[in-house]
Amino acid sequence: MSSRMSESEYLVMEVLWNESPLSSTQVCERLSETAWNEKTVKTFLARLVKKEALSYTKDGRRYLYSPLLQRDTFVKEESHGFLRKVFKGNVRELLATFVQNEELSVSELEYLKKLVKEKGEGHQR
Amino acid sequence: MSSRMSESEYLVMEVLWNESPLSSTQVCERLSETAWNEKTVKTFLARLVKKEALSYTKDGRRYLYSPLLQRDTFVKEESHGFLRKVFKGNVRELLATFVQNEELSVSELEYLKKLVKEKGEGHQR
DNA sequence: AAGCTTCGATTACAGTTGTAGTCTTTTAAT
DNA sequence: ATTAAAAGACTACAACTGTAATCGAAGCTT
Repeated sequence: MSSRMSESEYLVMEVLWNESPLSSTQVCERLSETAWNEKTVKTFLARLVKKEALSYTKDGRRYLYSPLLQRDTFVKEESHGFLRKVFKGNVRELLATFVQNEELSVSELEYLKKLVKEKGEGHQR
Repeated sequence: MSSRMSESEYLVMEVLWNESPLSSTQVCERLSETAWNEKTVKTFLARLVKKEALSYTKDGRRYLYSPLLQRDTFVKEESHGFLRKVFKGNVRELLATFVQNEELSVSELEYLKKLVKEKGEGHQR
């Protein structure tokens, strides 16, 4: 992505991360809950292409869109940016916030324990 | 906050979360690294007041600004929003992403273990 | 007291975002 | 062949953002 992605553009990306390539009409269908006009969706698609987050191929007289920016990449960058912005890069505080505010379930705690263990082993000896 | 806070506005809030009340001039000083013009900073202060993120009191012919929106509240809301947006509310995936991408140090892992334990005890029996 | 300086208030103006509408071209249908 | 429908291209326009400049009042200087 050259420039930043807006909230609405992100929703469009989500559709295409789930399923691609899709025509603009198909993207509209997947976004029916938003009640966006077809033209609106088209605008977002065009902006995403311009921002190099999407690519397209011609299929007859319409376009089929696919992500250029992968979800993994986006999530990683977003997460890192969030960490730096809100927690000044302090992972510890970030984790504490989520552990404390998001009511982790027992299974999530178990999972975290396992994660920590694996990571810890790799790191410590 | 009625409406959303922009990136720049957030930087201004950070200053006042660290130290308040401050006059606009003092806020400018704390923001010297940004090289923003004093007028620019004043604009952000005014917008933050309008958005009800800051309040002020008169001090002679100038204003002293203080946060109305507390950092804790903001961090909590931001974090929750981030979780929902990027991870669809799945804390487990969020934690995995941070544990895997952010190179946790041993001390951070220890801390997490402790957190999990405390949380776990409170939760499980 | 007259002017300079300093505040806050108001205004400016381009770029981004949300949310479409219109124009042009290509088909598909009659 | 003419026309209507449909796809993409281009245009629109207000709100929000980044980034100030100008205006008017109040106080400091000389």
